[in-house]
Amino acid sequence: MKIGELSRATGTNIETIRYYERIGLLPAPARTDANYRSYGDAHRARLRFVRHSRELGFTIDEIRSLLDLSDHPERDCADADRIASAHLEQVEEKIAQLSALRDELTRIVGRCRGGLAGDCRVIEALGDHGLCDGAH
Amino acid sequence: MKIGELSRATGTNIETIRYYERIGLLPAPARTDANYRSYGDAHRARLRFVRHSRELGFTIDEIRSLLDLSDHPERDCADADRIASAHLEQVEEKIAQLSALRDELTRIVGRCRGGLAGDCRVIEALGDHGLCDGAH
DNA sequence: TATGCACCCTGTAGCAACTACAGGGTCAAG
DNA sequence: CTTGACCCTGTAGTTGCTACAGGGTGCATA
Repeated sequence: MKIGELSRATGTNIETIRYYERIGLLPAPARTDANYRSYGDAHRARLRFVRHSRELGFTIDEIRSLLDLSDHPERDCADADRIASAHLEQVEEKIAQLSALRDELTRIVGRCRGGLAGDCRVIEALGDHGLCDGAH
Repeated sequence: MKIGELSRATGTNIETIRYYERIGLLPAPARTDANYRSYGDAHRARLRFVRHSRELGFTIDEIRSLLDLSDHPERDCADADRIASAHLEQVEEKIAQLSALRDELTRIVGRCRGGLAGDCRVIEALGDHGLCDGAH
């Protein structure tokens, strides 16, 4: 299939597919006489793997390692588990950070009573960290 | 004060301070005879405002608008409230996304029983979106 | 007086993970 | 035979910094 079809089949931007090839995440496919890229089912599966991993927030480097494992079924899968667990931990940390942020923002937004910017509690709170509750 | 002192006083990297000046977020300060930047209290307050806003996740463009309001106390503070509320909404959305992600990752990681990569449920789950639960 | 060191300057390039052109070639339908 | 959809390469932009390279300044010490 041509790059446009692969794009539609996987919901991936064409430029992104070429980008993945350039950085070595996807293998360079065969070319037609007109120099068009020609993909097979293996390419599609690999791209789906990449996109799915990206949706789950894995970095390109993590995906490289995961793909490497996927290419070598005889290896120990502990590495995959380690990467995924570390990532899960990061996600949980990020959630905790954002939750603290949300609480702080809620507090700040709740103080606005309308009126002039000179008296605005939002502006005031942004300028003065001392008005904050949590730690950031 | 010199840039190093301002850096220490606000916990901001020196390069970041110069960067903010370059993009027009901080006004260019006076210079000493040796061409060193020379800051006053107003600069420090403004930089604290910027850093605090960044910590709360506001983008540079949002901060530009907030600073603009802060510079014009006679304006309506509804804009500030609108910016902060929109940002709060984004943060909440991001939390929801990450929570779904966390659930999915927990499910995936939980399936690993050790062994060979060829039988790894983590690798399998990454390749096959159909194994997923939520929507992403 | 020399020299070492901390500090300052400008300008440019790098990071992640794409995205968006510019400027061209290919191919099938009407 | 031309229109439009598709493809190609290569480069530059995005966000919010961070990291040099290559130089100047200012003060204390040997």
